[in-house]
Amino acid sequence: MAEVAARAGVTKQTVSNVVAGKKVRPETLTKVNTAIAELGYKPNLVARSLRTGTTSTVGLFVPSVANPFYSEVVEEVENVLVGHGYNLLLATTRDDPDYTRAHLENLAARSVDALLVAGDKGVVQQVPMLTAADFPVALFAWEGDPPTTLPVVSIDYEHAGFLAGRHLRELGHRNVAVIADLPSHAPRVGGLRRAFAADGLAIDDRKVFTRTSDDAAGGYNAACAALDADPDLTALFATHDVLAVGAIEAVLRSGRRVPEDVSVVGFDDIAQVGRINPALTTVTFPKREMAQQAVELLLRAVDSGRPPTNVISLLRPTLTIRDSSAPPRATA
Amino acid sequence: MAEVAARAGVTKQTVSNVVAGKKVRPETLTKVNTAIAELGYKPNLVARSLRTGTTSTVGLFVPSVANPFYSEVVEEVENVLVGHGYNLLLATTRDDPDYTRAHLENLAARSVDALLVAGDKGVVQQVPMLTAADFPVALFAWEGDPPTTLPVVSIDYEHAGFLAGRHLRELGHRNVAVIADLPSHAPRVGGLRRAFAADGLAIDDRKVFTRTSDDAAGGYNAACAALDADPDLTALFATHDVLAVGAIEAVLRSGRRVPEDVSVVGFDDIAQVGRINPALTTVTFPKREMAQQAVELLLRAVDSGRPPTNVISLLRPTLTIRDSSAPPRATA
DNA sequence: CTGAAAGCGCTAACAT
DNA sequence: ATGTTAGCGCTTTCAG
Repeated sequence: MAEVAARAGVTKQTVSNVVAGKKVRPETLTKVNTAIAELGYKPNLVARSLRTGTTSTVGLFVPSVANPFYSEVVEEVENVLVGHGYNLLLATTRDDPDYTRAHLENLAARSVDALLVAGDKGVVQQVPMLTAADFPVALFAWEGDPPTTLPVVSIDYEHAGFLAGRHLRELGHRNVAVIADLPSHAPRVGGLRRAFAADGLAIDDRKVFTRTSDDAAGGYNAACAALDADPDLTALFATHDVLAVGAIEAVLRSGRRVPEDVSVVGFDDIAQVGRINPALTTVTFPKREMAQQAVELLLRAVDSGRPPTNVISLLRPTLTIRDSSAPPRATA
Repeated sequence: MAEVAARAGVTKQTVSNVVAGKKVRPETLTKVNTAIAELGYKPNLVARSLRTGTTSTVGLFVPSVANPFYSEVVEEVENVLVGHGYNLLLATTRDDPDYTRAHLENLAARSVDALLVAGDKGVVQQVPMLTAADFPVALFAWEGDPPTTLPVVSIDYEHAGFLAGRHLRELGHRNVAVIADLPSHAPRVGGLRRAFAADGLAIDDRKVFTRTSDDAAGGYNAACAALDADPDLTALFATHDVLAVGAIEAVLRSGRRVPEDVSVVGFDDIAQVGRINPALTTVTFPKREMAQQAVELLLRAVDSGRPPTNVISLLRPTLTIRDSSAPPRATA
């Protein structure tokens, strides 16, 4: 920068003004600009960050990118960020509190301008640290009890689970099992239970199977266990679509048909799931709009220099009925 | 830091040494550490970066995170990076050269320590700039002709396409159509053609259908077009699995069975694709190992301060045969 | 509108 | 093993 200044016959300050786009006399502007071009000068953003205390970088925490639900979120967050001239620093929590803590401290020291935390897994324990952070923080797709000190953009997971349950009830199912990522997805299961309870039907704890791993294999295994435990069940609810994919496979491999013998309902409406065979009935919610909303909330706080407005923004989930759910087969 | 130094009765330098874990007399160590704890001191990484010229951050370019292939890559890259104490700055190229260029300059100015570029889409035009970068750069899953100046970790895409073609030939298919993301996936198609050409069979350009969009819907539409154009075809090759998912749907909706009437072969072996119905036959390659290799190549270069060893590392693709491919139905 | 001086928080180099 | 000095590249005062 000093070189540019010397070459253009001005001071560093004037160069800085040019780069920042401030008012500069047209003739000095061209002088400086040619000097910049000739020297191939690129401003050093690190130095600027040190001086201004801002980094134009936003951190995003997700439990995992491999789950298509979160990859869509990541994509949308990046979209919005670049639209505002920000960069994305991505960190995975893997449901591991210690790991998350380390990452969190790292980000704080690196002074991201803001932080979006998606999914409470492994992060709940670190909430005090988040509250104490000296940059805006928002919570996204937060299923547990959110802390009252931080803004949240999420859905009513209990109600979403209820929608799935009501659908199954309306179809006439009485004997269902649940494949769940517990404890994090407890609200979804709770909602399902409430729908059944409304008709005086209880879903026993023994009908709730915790997935062994958080992928389709985990769903497959849990569904096998569920079918073994009760060969007469007529529906399966998986607390997220990846598990549901495995559950469908398990049902088909057992020689049963979906949905004629067993209905399967998922949760999240991830990308490919409407195009598999059979197309999955699942709980849908506007994740991309939610991501936009959350990022913009954060960015407004950054720009204004004030803490983010402390809202709980709950978008509405809906049920997308496709081919994997139908009335139960006639029973004796 | 000055405060800590004052409180501990030492200089900033000694504090710096403590933080860096250098040799310090035990008694000063404890003095400094208590001062750090009492004041809640956190080192400012931005300042350190300005001084040292390193950021402990690696940039990753991917065409899109929504495609499960790339989300797996992102996940693995992040895994390896954190293992080495690095952060991940993620950027999406969306196949848009201008957008990519802007992002690239941004990253350069922000001085990432290294850059991994996955997929050539929209990036090829920017290769000169990559070569000129003053930090290590490596190319990943690069399908086009890679520049000779940069290290590449990839597979032989032409050979991979050949594997798919040979499989179809061995099953006895003669009349196939291709659903392709062109022009980027041309080598895969070329390999398929070579396998058929070995038996004197040509795959006409009219049998190659370019996907309208890069998701399952695009595969669905292209497969419908292919079936309309030639209702007698017995196999479909999709140049990536997401398209293949749509293609299967199209075949099934047309009233045909997979694989009895039409075989479908994909490419990438993304996560859920082995568990859908029918399980997809596809070209597999060790993406995670490749990602590890690429990142470690980069990190070695960073640590040694020398440019990365300029290798072309081509891992071996294999064919994973599942349920979506079978011999063609008997023809008259 | 432009110039001069100061300093963001840290670490490299030397001196002690 | 610790203290001293200097400076990374930029922007924010404050003068001119």
